[in-house]
Amino acid sequence: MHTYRTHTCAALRKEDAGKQVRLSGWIHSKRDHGNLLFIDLRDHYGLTQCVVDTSSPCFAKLEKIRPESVIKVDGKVLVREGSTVNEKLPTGHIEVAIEDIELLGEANILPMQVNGDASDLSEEQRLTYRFLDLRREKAHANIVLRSNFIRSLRERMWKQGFTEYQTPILTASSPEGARDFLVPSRLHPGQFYALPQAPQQFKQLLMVSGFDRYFQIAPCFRDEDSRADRSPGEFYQLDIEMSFVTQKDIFEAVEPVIYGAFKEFSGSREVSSYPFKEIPFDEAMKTYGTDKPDLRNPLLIKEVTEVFRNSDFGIFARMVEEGAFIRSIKAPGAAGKPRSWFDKLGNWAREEGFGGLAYISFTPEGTKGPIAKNLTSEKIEQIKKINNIAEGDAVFFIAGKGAQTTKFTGRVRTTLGEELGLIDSHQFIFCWITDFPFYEENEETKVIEFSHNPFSMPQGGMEALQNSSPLEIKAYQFDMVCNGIEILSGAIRNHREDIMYKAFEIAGYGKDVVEAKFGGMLNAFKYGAPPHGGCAFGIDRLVMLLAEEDYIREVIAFPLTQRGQDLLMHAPNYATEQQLRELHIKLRTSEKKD
RNA sequence: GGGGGUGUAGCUCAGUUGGUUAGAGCGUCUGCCUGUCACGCAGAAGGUCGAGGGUUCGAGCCCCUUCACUCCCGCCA
Repeated sequence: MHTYRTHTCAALRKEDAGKQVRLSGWIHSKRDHGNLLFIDLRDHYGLTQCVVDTSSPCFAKLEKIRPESVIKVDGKVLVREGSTVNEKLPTGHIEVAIEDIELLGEANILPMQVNGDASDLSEEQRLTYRFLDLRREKAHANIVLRSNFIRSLRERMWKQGFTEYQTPILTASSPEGARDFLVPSRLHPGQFYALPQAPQQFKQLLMVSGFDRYFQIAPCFRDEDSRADRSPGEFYQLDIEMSFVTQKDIFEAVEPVIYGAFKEFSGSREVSSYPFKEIPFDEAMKTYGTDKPDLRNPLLIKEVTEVFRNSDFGIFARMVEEGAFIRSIKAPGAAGKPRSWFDKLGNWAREEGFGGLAYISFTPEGTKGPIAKNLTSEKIEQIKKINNIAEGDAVFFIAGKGAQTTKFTGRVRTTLGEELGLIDSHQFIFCWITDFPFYEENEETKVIEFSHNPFSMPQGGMEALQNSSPLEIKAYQFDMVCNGIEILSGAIRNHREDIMYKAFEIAGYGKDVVEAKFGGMLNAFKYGAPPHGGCAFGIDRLVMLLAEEDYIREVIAFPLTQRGQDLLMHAPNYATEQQLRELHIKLRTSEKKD
């Protein structure tokens, strides 16, 4: 009977002592004592120490086999005694005495080390030899986590009554806003498919087709530049759509899924329970200075514009007269920080293009800081009260106008939270951001544009579009945020043809444009479309959060480089003359290879 | 499209003000070693300093061009 193994490399325990076993795996490490040779044999599941000495003919054979070669080992399980036990390994109480070995796959001299300290390998090296990189414990564990996490999401979606459907990969360009990947058509010269940026229109069409509670682990393609948390080209979404739902119904369907899945894989870390806090967009911008607030950070931004109006602190008083706002952030316990700490923060603010950071320290000797002496004690009391300040605290001020200042205030909040060690890395805190504005004004051109996607239903429907100022209209559009990272985006869709035309009209588009862009879906809306809505989680980012990785490549088995190349498979690559001919593509001579 | 960082041995890096023969750790190879578990000890091999050009008596180091990887802005839910 031929078999490669009786046990995996993580299976054997003390109770197996005396058994005749067969293991197969990679030689993780070799420790050659001259007349005694240990190897750690590794497979997907773990490590087992195997041992052989010069009394066996296997000794000489094994001595010649390089690390990371694949071998099959026959032997007997021995119990390790005393100091020979390795408590670090689950199999550390036994070892396998080698009686026979077979070389199954020889390894050349390695271009990169798999065992030992391999944490400082370059990206290029790791991606060129990704198959070696993925043998390393952390990389391997991340991919397994990803798989298990997706399984958990699927099971929880089924439990919530959802059904998984597939939608096309070869499709038409959709109006998501990103650049499409195009695939040339052989049968239709000059025409192209587009890879889906998201299954957006298809999932809405499924709802119009009478299905309900759709989900899909969906690949999405966007030809945009990458970031540390945004992979180039492709990524995966947990894509969801439901009929006859309100925004609240979607929240209630999705919260148990994400909470449960995080709870399952978060280990000792805490997960905030649902219902998650709902924060309207406007409030998020004021209180956190961002629409992606990290709620682990306890600091809150407080409006103090009125305190500085007509105050003796001339710079701020004048700015307020000119329409600026002043916002403050408490820095708990920061009064004891040295002057250099405050200077460092001030320099950072100046580097970022802001005038600096005004502050007041509340020390036992009284209030200190550049602006304290310019404020009456009455004003200082107001600031203390607004920010709930005690002795030993400090408070920072940010003054200015517009969205840029608001966003910078958010960054000051984050920086202070980090500087003061207020962010508990052992927590996952979720929240919803709701009521996004439907339109926004382009800062340069002053033109009214959709602020998110045009599929959303405006709050108030047709009536709001007809009677409200566009910039005041909110959308049934929402995000979910965890620890300062946007992990979901969703909306109640606009399923009414007439409201769609009106919404586009306000953004300056005629009927012809709407029909050209998504006539297919709009046509379907003419024959009985249910009210519907949905959302999509970014799966890669969720796994990043759980794996505590800063780079999205760490949770993708075969990621592209920052410039969108696959170093292993050499993609993209030149096509042959014949391929191009079949696709009716002519390259100029200068663009041909060679 | 723009800005920053990096590029030196197979890998990860050091290399002072421009000055003789460019170093270390790991890996590889050789020898020794029967209880290691990142085994240990001794020795050896291994370099177009990313590429091209320039300045200089002399360039890993300074200047220009270019390439690759990476981070950020733009872009992108």
